[in-house]
Amino acid sequence: MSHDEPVNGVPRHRPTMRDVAALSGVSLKTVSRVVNFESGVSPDLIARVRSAAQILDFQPNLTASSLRRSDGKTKTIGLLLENVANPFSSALHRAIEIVARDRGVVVFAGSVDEDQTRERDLAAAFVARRVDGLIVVPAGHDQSYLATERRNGTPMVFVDRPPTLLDADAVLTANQVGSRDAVRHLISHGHRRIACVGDLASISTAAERLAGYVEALDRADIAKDPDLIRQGIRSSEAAQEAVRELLQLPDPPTAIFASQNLITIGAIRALRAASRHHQVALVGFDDVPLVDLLDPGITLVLQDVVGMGAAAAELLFRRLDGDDGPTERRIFDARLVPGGSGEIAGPWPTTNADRA
Amino acid sequence: MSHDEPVNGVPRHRPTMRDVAALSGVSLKTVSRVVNFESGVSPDLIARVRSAAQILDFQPNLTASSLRRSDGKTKTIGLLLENVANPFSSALHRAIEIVARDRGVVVFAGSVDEDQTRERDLAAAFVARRVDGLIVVPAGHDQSYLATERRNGTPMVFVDRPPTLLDADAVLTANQVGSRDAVRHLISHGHRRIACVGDLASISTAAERLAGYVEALDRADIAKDPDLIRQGIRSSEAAQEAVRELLQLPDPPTAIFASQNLITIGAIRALRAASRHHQVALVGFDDVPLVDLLDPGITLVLQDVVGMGAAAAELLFRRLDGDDGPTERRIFDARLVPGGSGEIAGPWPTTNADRA
DNA sequence: CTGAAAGCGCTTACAG
DNA sequence: CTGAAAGCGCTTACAG
Repeated sequence: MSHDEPVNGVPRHRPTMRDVAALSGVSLKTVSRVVNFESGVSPDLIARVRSAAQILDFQPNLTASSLRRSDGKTKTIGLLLENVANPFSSALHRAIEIVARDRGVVVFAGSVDEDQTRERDLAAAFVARRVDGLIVVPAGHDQSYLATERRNGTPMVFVDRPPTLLDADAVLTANQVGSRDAVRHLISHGHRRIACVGDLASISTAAERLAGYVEALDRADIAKDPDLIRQGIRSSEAAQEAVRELLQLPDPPTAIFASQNLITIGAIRALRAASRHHQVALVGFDDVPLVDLLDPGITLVLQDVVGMGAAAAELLFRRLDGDDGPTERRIFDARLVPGGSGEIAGPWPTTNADRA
Repeated sequence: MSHDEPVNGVPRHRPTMRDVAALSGVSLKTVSRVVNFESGVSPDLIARVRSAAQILDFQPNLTASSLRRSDGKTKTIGLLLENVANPFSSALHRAIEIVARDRGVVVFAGSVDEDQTRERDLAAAFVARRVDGLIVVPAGHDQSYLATERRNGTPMVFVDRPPTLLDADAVLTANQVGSRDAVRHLISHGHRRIACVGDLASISTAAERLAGYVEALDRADIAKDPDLIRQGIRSSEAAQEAVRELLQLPDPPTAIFASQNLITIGAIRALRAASRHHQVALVGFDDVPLVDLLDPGITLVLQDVVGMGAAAAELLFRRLDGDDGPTERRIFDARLVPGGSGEIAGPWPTTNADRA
């Protein structure tokens, strides 16, 4: 008796529709009808098939069915994040999952780690498994490698950063406006020597936030001091060191704009180490957990991460439902939330409104 | 001319091996050999096939190949987390991803949200897509629904909480020992009225941590006061309220053991609201971000989340590689990291060592 | 209402 | 070294 020979009608491998058909004495097609809730099967046969399926604990093979099915859908999407473990990425993941779950769609997630090779490899791995769509926080500056896939009809939505050399939907934050508001807030509290500490200028969000900083200074007729602009900061440790150096300048800044959450954390540590956290103002872009428990609380510019994730998923599913209108770009506002650190007064005159 | 008719040899649908074969003038089987780097194909044919594949931008369909392939592997695993957005879950996800990536395996991740129906549904969704293995942080108290799948040969590893009514590998934290050490630490600093604030007793980790609290009190001959034991706390808000109430007792606790990170956060807020954060000692189980920036810093019992994730993934892949030894249970120590809040002295005599 | 045949995109098991 | 036939587990397109 071979390994696959049935024992008491129970096969010795994972049961298939063939096994259910054999046990219930109907054709394969009838089993398929019952499993897929197609109408027009007699109650008697439905009962026999269900009973056999239960006895065998039959679980339909979705990958086989989507291979043959005319729509070809796998009920699977792929999510390329910066790093699944960082709070921005995981909040995005969560928001997308909730929308996907309602549609019976399951999510592949992976980290790109700001590495364009990983981005390509991960996208290829998802495509090889025939995901129905992709949601991408891109790392590289060339998404043309996705052009064929897009022509093949796979919808894709970019989040946080727009695609480059590829026409596709995107859900973004108004980084420049948010940053301009943050710096204007500092100016209105009497600051003119304001430092800007940011990530690599090659990352579009970092570039836009720097532009917002510059715009606010320009509007207030404040000269830009290159000593106060520190870019290319890649970790909270690097940010801590950068702020330490800033504080030791002959004419140090009275306020700091930290253009990303890891940088904000480094800035907080540096200010505390120098015991300047009650003297030097700080506004950070992006959320940082538990800052309301710090003294002073930290003033932050918050992105609507959950809204962006939900919007990206809804846009993706709209495309999957057949919407082939022109490429969309949804921009979400970032909102300044005073916490204490951004309201520390500077040595220059303060203004009533943030509209300095 | 039909939609699928080739135009200049380029098909108007996603290219398949058939298309590559037609364009390069070889058989389907030869294309398969080249794509899979099988040996024994003449250099001439390899070149022709590669060239055709590139012209068409051919991307092999991994789901089709795994359907036919004798090992049936999809190079995909499923990860059931409590909530992809919480730091414990996402750190676990990250550690698992790193191991999986080295093996060309891609990860489905989903949130179970402490809901056993979601747990079953999500596991079924992964199984329907024929994942090679499952890593599960279970919510429910009956994993027998996975028994057939396990008999079908799908390896599965449980993390943080052991499986119930199912024999399977597990990677766990020594919750009781870690909690006992935490409470002993408080006792050694002069505390005897120590509150324990914890999650639902039905969650195994919460039950073990309560047991550790009880064990430490028993060993020190301290009577257990039911007023000081608050279980079933499900959010940081509930924890804040519970601690607020504890502080208003006629004979309030001088120290608090918070058995989970959300609870620790609630406890911090309640102590600050009552201005008792420099008087009442606090030790929390699980990591809480940025607590080193608080005043006082918070003493925590830390789990080795990254180690646990890596161990779970490695165990899973070992099983996938054919290891069918007996079920394993790996226990990771939790380690107490003093931060300040746990070293606030209580009114009773202090002891030299934690070995009170 | 039911089922036999063909085929989704690939690999297996052979034959030459 | 190369390829024609069969089949993975399903659905499609028919026929009865």
